[in-house]
Amino acid sequence: MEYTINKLAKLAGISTRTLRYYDELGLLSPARISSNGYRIYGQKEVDRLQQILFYRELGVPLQKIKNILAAEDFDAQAALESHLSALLAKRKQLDLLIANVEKTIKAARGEVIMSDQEKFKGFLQKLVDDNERQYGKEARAKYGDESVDSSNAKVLNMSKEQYSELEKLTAELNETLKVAFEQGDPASELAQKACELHKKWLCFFWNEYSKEAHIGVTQMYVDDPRFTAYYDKIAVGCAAFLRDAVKIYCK
Amino acid sequence: MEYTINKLAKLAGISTRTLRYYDELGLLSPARISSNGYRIYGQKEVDRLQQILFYRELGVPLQKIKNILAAEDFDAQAALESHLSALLAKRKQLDLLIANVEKTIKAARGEVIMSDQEKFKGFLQKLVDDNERQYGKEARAKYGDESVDSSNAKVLNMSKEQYSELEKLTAELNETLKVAFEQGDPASELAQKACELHKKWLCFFWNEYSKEAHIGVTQMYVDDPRFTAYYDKIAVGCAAFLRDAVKIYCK
DNA sequence: TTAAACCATTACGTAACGTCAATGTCAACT
DNA sequence: AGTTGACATTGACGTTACGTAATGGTTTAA
Repeated sequence: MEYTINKLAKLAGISTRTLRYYDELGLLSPARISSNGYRIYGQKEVDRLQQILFYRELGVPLQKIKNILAAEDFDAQAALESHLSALLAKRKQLDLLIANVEKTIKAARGEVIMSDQEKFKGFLQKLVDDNERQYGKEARAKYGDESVDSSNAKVLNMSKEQYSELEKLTAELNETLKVAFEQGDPASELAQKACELHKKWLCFFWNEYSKEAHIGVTQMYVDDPRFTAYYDKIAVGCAAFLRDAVKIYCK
Repeated sequence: MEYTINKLAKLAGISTRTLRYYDELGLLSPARISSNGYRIYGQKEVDRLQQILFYRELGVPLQKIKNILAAEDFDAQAALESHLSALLAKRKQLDLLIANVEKTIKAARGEVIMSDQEKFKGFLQKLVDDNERQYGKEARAKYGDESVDSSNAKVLNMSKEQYSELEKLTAELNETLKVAFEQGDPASELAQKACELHKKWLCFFWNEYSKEAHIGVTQMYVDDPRFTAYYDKIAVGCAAFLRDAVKIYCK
């Protein structure tokens, strides 16, 4: 079957400008030019255009598509398989976003509470996306640590970057708190700095910070044995020390 | 919680450039500017950004997003519901595309044969409804993608207030048209008033009105059995009558 | 205190087309 | 035979939504 530019455009649901542009780029040249100068596309071009649109749908730049299709070791069959898995991944992400909207609706009704982090779940994040695609399975096999990290980050609904920032902050908080505790004065400058770090740390999980809540949560550290155990691992009595320091900090 | 530009960008998975650009457009201004000139974003801005990204995900131009959010009768709840249905539609389309790839793989193996038409299934941003898909496609081909797409977006984001006004207008249009039709003269004052009401009615869906488009759409009422049926329910021959009246109205 | 990390503005660059404008070609009516 | 209207061509400039310096002030960590 042969197609003029308009026929092909309508078939594929794109504009004639797009086809001329693809010709200009050398991405999709017509099979031949008829005597009157019209572009005539054939079967091969139809199939190539389909390939191009698959890639375009996945956000691959046209120049890159050109390179991919031009590569001598290009395997159409393998490409299709990879399209398939990419599209399935895209659907997964879309499901995330749908869940996000559903939850946002509930949150607006006051039925649930949403963290700021959650609010941006499901939007395509370029960095994560790129990393995943570039390294894929190989990186995962190589770096065991990172896979643990990213799974943690997933639980907390954070990006890897955010998670590592949290880890850094946690370490700093613990260190500061330890030294301040050894000095023994909840009003000391260092203890107050620990409070500030703790506030920052809390803000990773909270949308709205308030002094009352800050005091409340540190009191809970003392009352709830699970939290007490965590903070007392730094030093016995540390949970109570933090509570006292925060009381001063929030005064 | 307050965020600097970098914090918010990381939270939302976008670039700081994007946030500055949105500020420049007046689409998302910071809550305040700190003494050192830094942009500071608050809770309200976080939520607004989420809204913006929902729209952006659906391909709505930033200027349009701005208008939508600025509309005094903007209904956040209704907008979320419309996001949801739009995303579900997108997932349906994605499923189509996935089916396309799967079939293409089979076709490459020689297991099935694919028509050229089938090869481009799933790429178009078609309407969800099966019935509407066919007519939507026709309208697209005839009157351009933009007017159809934007009319959909407009319908989806209509507030209850707007909707009831539309209903009222529809009733008035139908009544006027009916009486004018019974009088039989497309040039009559009443028929011309019907045209004006019809124009008003169209402007509920169109961003830009033109005489050509007005004539075009009434011609479509005659050509398209679905629309003909609708207008002929008022009175047989009514679709053609409206077209004739509009031709005079736009002259 | 000195580097690193962030912030600002200004301004030019870009991808993937959209949108004229000017002109040529072709099939179909009148 | 002439006109109309749909469709084709090649420029060439416009647009959207940012990316990417360049240049310089500010805050934080070592």
